[in-house]
Order: sequence, then structure tokens, then C-alpha cells
Amino acid sequence: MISSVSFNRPKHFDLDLIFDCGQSFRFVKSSDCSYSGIAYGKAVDFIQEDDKITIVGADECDFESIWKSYLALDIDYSALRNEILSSRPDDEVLKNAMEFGSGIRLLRQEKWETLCSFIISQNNNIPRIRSLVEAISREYGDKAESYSVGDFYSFPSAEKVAEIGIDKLRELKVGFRVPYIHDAATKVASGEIDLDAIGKLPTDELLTALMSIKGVGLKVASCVALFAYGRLDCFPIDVWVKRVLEKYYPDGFDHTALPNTAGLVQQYLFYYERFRQ
DNA sequence: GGGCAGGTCTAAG
DNA sequence: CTTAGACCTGCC
Repeated sequence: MISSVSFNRPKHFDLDLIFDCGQSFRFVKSSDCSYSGIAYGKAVDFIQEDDKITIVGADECDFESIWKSYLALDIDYSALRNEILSSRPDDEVLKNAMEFGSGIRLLRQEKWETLCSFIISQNNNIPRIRSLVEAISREYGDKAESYSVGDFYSFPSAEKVAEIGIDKLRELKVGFRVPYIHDAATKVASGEIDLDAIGKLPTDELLTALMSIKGVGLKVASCVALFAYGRLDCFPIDVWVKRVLEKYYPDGFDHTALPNTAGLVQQYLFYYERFRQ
């Protein structure tokens, strides 16, 4: 008996945008247009209809303890969007980007996996990032109970990654990022960095803590803070955002004036520049 | 074959 | 303090 949970689809909630806007690498669209993948050790299938979302493979307990938070169902996106519009009433570019990315929602993903995923993302492309995260999980993660065909493996813990060592990491073709991942694993496994504890720090200190890991600069740290810690004041600047800022905001774009929404604005601008046409 | 991809490190001015 | 190069790997 497969359990499932449904809830009313919020106004700004579109699986295609949520899983295609580059924040997550573990969910893939099936032929039936649902999204299958794994998070927090649970393999699930998200199904979208006009008025409701169904999570196949989840029960009420998981919904309360995992998926509500993962999907950021506690966040009022209409309110966030209104706040953005009132902060930048004359910004037509942003208005278009918000329309284009209307269904985007920032997930709250697993901290350790997000950290590794974005270390891997540097100087890399999205299909390869996906396949590397998948390969590491398949090789060293735990197989999740699955409701359907296909295997889903959790991303291995920091302890596990520290234990397997750099030679085994190299075999996975992670390339020059091997020492970075190893350093992250060592620091997290030893307790030198406590990923949960640093979640209590103000954002600038959280970023500093993350950047003490070799191979983690401001961009990767900002992505982790935004996609795993839900820090909406973070504004990761990658090549695409840099490009869109130079193109439309030659006089500069002060994201610090958007303390509650900067990260969402970043996603709208990124998605607009990256996926339009 | 050379260029490129959700960056960062290092060495050099 | 700012800035080129280099960097694994795979796909074009």
C-alpha cells in the first residue's frame, strides 16, 4: 500500500520551475510529468494538478516533519512578491522576470548535500552536476525505500565521505573539486563545522563559516545559505546573474535594500536570463 | 582539437 | 587589493 499526501496548490507554486530553476539536482521529470527524486532520505514523486499537489510515497508524518519545510509551505509567496514590487515599483525588468518565474519557490534542502552539490557546481554544467551528485549517492549513499520502479539513493553523510577518502572520490571523476569535498567532509565530520549550529548565526557569520571550507567562496556559500538555510537575504552572483545585472542595471543593483527578498529576486533574474527562449 | 560550463585558489602586480 | 591563469571532465 503506497501512501500519499495531497495539499492545495499555492498560488505561486509550479513544479517545473521549482525543479528546473537550478536550485536542486536530485529530481527528474518522468514521462507522466511528475517529478521523482529523493530528499531527507525519502524517495517521493511530486504530482501537480491545477488545484492540488500530491506527494506519492509520503505519509502525514513525513509531510509535517519534512515536506512542509522542504517546499517552504510556511512562506507566503504572494506577500514576498508584493514586497518586491513595492520595493522596486519602477523596475520593469524585474516585473517581467517575476511574471516569467511566477511559480518559483525556494526549497529548504539538506545542508550537507547542498554544500557538496554547489562545490561540485563550480566551473561545471548542470547535466554533469546532476550526474556527479547521482554517482556519489549511488556509490556511497543508502538506498531508500521506493514505492515504484527505479532506485533512489541518499547523498552519503559527511562521515561517510570523509571515510572513503580522496582516492575513491577521484574515481568518481569529480576532478579538481576532490580536495574541496574532502576538506568539507573532514571539517563537518570532525565537528569543526556544525552545519546545524551555524544555522543559528546571522547571515554574514554563516557565510564566513561556510567559506572556511576550501573551495567554498562567496557564491557557493550564498547558494547554500539560500537553498538549504532559507536565507532570503542572500544574493548569489554567478555568471548569469552578473550578465543580467550588467545588461539591465548598469548603474548597479543594491540587493542589500531587499533584506527579506533578495534571494528570491536573484532566482527570478537568474531564471529569466538563463531560460528565456 | 579548442572552447566552454551556476567558481575558487594561487601567484603575481 | 585587484586580476590573470589554471583547473578535472565531458560534451559540443
